[in-house]
Amino acid sequence: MTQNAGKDSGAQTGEAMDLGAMTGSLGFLLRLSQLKSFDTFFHEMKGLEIRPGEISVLMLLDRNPGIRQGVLARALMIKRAHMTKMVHAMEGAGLVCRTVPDADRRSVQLWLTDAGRARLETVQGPFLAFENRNTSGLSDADEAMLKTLLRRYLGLDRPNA
Amino acid sequence: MTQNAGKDSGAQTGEAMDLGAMTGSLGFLLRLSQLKSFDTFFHEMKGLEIRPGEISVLMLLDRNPGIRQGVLARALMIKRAHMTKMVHAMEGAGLVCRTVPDADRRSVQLWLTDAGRARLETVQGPFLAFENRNTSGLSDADEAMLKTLLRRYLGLDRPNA
DNA sequence: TATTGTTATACTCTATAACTATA
DNA sequence: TATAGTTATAGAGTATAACAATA
Repeated sequence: MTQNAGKDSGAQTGEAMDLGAMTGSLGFLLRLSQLKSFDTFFHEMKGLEIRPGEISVLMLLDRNPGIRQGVLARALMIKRAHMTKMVHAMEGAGLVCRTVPDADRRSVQLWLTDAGRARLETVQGPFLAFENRNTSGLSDADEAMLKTLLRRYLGLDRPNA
Repeated sequence: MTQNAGKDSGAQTGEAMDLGAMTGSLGFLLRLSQLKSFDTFFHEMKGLEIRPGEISVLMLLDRNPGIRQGVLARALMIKRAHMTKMVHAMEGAGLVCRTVPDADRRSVQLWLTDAGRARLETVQGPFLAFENRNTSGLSDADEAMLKTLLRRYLGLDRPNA
């Protein structure tokens, strides 16, 4: 429709915006925070051609060689169907290989290839440096507290995962 | 490839998983936390057929009648091109209307229609009730602290937005 | 019967660039 | 020249369900 407004009643044309009750919504705050952190990631890791998902898979497979595909999917909270595509893409890129264990021949175990480990080498240093740089704009104490609370929210506090 | 593994070297077939350095990554924690919070949202708001994005637009337009489309897009950290599609969809559903102000005829102002306000009425109560229910599993103090730190991270602390 | 991974489909979200109309 | 919004296109991500192999 896009009608033309002769009057200009109640309109605020500036940049300011009243977020109202949304500033009290944990989901809303997490959504915006995640978008901001990914923006920062892409800005700081620019040139390495790496995505957050790929780097976490590389680091997790390095730490957990032979992990089953479904366990990895659950840990990253992504669907099995999507994990299949992700893993196949990384296998196509020569970064991971897949084996079927005799113990349960339905499942698939994942391992880094030499190329996968080399890729991790290339990427892990800059990533950990970026993480240590504290690009959040928070004080060190606030950032540490924020991470602690997020781990607690996720149930990663205890020695489980 | 999917080779068969005769041996079973180093493999852990259980559920446990070592997240290693990823538990120190703010982006990783925010990503998982956001996924978890959306899962909770869909579980708690099931039956209302509402999505997080739609509810925030409804509430923001209610608070900021006549806001310009681009300002809303920036506040929600989504691209203008995507905002166009979102707004057109909501206009097609009769929830919002768009006007072109004389002051700047390039821009578009957004308003809730009566149907949009009715939709908000239907949805806002359950949503605010859900928000007040504290479904995070954190203590009230921890949840409040978490929200405070996220607002600080987003720069929503100060009386700006 | 239940589970693991796969395939197929569709829909949402995102990224990019070219385009228009206005400023 | 720059900006606001639009359009078109392509690529990720996601949800769902049906399926085969295995448990």
